[in-house]
Amino acid sequence: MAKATAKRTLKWQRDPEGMRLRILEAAKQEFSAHGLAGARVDRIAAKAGANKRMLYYHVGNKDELYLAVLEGAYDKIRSEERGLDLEHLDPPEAIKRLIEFTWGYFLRNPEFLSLLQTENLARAKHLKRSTKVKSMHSPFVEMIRTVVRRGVESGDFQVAVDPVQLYISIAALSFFYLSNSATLSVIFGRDLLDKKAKDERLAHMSGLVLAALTGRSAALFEVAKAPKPRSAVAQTV
Amino acid sequence: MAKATAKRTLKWQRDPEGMRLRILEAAKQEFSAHGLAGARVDRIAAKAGANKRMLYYHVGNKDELYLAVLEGAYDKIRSEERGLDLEHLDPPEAIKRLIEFTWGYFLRNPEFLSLLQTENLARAKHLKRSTKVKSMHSPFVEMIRTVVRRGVESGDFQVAVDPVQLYISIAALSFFYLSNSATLSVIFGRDLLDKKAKDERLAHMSGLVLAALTGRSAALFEVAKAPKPRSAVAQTV
DNA sequence: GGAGAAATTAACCCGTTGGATAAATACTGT
DNA sequence: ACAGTATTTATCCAACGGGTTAATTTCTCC
Repeated sequence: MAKATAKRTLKWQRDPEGMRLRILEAAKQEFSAHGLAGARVDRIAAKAGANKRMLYYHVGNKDELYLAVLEGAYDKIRSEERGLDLEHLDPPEAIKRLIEFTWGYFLRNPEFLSLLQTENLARAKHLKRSTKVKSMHSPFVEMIRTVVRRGVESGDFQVAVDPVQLYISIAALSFFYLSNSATLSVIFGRDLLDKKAKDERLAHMSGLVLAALTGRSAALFEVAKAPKPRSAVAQTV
Repeated sequence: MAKATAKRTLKWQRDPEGMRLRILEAAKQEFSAHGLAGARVDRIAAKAGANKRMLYYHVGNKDELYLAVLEGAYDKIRSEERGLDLEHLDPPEAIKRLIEFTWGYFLRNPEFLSLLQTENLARAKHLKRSTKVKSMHSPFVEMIRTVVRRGVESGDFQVAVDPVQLYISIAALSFFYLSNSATLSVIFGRDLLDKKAKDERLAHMSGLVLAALTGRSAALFEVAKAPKPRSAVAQTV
């Protein structure tokens, strides 16, 4: 807007910050869609509406670009995690909310799953070199530790589980279902991503974890409690 | 051994079946170590002790090779699965055995995890084209269905869960832990693959699933049952 | 209003890689 | 023993892909 006088149509405009963002966004899509080796630098440039040289100018070579994307992805989820305050909720409710958040986040950010898969296939080679990520400890572990302690003290939970194990299990139930939905859908011959299937999955996961913690499946599942419960509800859970 | 008379040292011998096996084994290693795009046809040939031309002669191009490896991997696990007979065990024992088998199989066959990850990153593009795999429906689902039904009828299980959900959850708990151990180890700053960690993980998984099904955490966990259980055992589970 | 720095474009370089072609060697049946 | 086929080796190549070099254009500050 500086020289408002229609001097002449510019061939291009400067926008370093915007360019960097577009590059990182394009790279995120490309890396998550094709993995590290499968990603094409030229496609990233094209998707970012830029010249290939810009990647190297603003970020660095392919590997640095990839690491930047990965760090950005971790940064994003960590920041959303901080927004959750499980402290106020009563323990079972807190765990339920945590499960729902995890599930929802993975659903809303499929690239995050792909990036993690890619990085794990590389045995975390890049992540190990990252100083940033190591300093972004998940606040969840401590959050969960307190929730579990409170739950045990209040009698809601029957068992004091290791918060790291619980965190991993909660992530696992959502992560695997979604990241492997493609092959699983083929194997089972049913679409695991349609609305109904997703609802059932969430119910199943909450039920499973909370039943284990509270020992009261009844609260959350359709239960079959009668001594000889011939007609157990065979749904969901 | 045919012409035993030391006629002359041969430059090479024919061995089509052996060659094919060596190629597939080498390809399995290469694809699981580097993914589809990252795999190098020349390395596969070298690892198989063969000429690159052999791959195309015996199997086909890179994609066909990859699919052959993938089908082989599924074939292997399915065949081991058939060996498990959960029918005879009482329901909780059967589930426990299933969890241990899954965990053990993934531990013994890390390439299987990598191949699945790779294929899922490709959104099962290749698997969908495979006629073989689709016909290998996992017998597990039916197995599990019966186990669950028996468990509900005997009163061991409080809830009749969907066998597909249960199967996926059991796989998820092991799969995610192992396939993502690299990044998780970095994040949590502890080695998830050392002996102790693995033992704890298995105990946690069995405990979680069985507690949810039976509603009796007591049977499997170190439990905190007292009304105000201040000193809950904080281990494992 | 123009000089110098910052940002962007355009063109090229060169090792790699999947795949193909052609020639050589080992078998098999007759 | 030898003709014909199956299997394996030895080269080659065109396209691709990451990265670089050099020239162009825009912006900023004095």
